Amino acid sequence: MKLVTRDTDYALRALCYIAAHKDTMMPAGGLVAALDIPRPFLRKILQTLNRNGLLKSYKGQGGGFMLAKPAERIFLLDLIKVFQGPFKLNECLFKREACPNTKKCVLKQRLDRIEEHVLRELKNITIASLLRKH
Amino acid sequence: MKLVTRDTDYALRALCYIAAHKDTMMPAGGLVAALDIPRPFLRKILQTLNRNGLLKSYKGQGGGFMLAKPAERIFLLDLIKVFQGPFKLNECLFKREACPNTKKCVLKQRLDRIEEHVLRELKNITIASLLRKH
DNA sequence: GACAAATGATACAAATATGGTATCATTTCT
DNA sequence: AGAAATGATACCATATTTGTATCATTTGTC
Repeated sequence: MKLVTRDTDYALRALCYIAAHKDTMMPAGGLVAALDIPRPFLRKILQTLNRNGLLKSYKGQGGGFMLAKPAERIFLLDLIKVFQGPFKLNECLFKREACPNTKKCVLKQRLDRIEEHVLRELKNITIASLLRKH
Repeated sequence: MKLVTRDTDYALRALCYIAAHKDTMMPAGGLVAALDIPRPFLRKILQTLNRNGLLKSYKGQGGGFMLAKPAERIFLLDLIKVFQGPFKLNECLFKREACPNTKKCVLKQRLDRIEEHVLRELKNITIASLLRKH
């Protein structure tokens, strides 16, 4: 029952670190050293972020990664979608046939409300907002 | 990213059905017929519910299950705890070492807030409340 | 042009969680 | 005694998560 899986978490850290070193080309090696994430796994994650338009990659010597858009416009929800699929808290109930006692409808309504709330909250979490210290 | 796994869902249905047939001894066979849940799996679930004080079981011929307490006092959150462990949306982040940029603290605060809200909502969902038709 | 340093693509693998089966023992009613 | 129920428990299949490994490609530097 994790809201955030490991790859999403790693991706989040990587993006935060890259954002904190804005204007610097960041190779995978730098992130491995700083964040202590297994290198091949991190590389795969960075490639995924690139493919999904969250990072821009530069090949060759002196290459690496930079944010593809401002840190204010990268949301935790984006990462969850990329690594964990569309956000559906109550997925398994949708697919199943109707229950006796109209349980399904009532329960679905309630879980939907919870889901909406979580989505609203997640939409407020950006890379930029995680960097602000206080 | 499921809030409710299959066994929790099955347990919920079983409890609803038993609650709807209050004062009737309900054997596993009756639930299998009514709810279309694989028998051995359901049996295991019922045993777990018994061990955790949500059902009372009666052995022998004419035996079966009945609610161990009023449907108003059985919460979805109880089932989630029994089948999915303690409710912790942001579990994986807790365990990990501090991140650079105080990311962890900020993120943890926010996920905690979301978690609290979800918990509050889940505490309002009882077996009884799912039975009410409207 | 050769070489080194970077990413791209992709296949494979280990560990864990989920969903489910199977079996035998025990209790209880008739 | 026998049938109908649950208790306990070991096992198994599948999917998901969390990685690893390998080779190809691009690009800057000497």
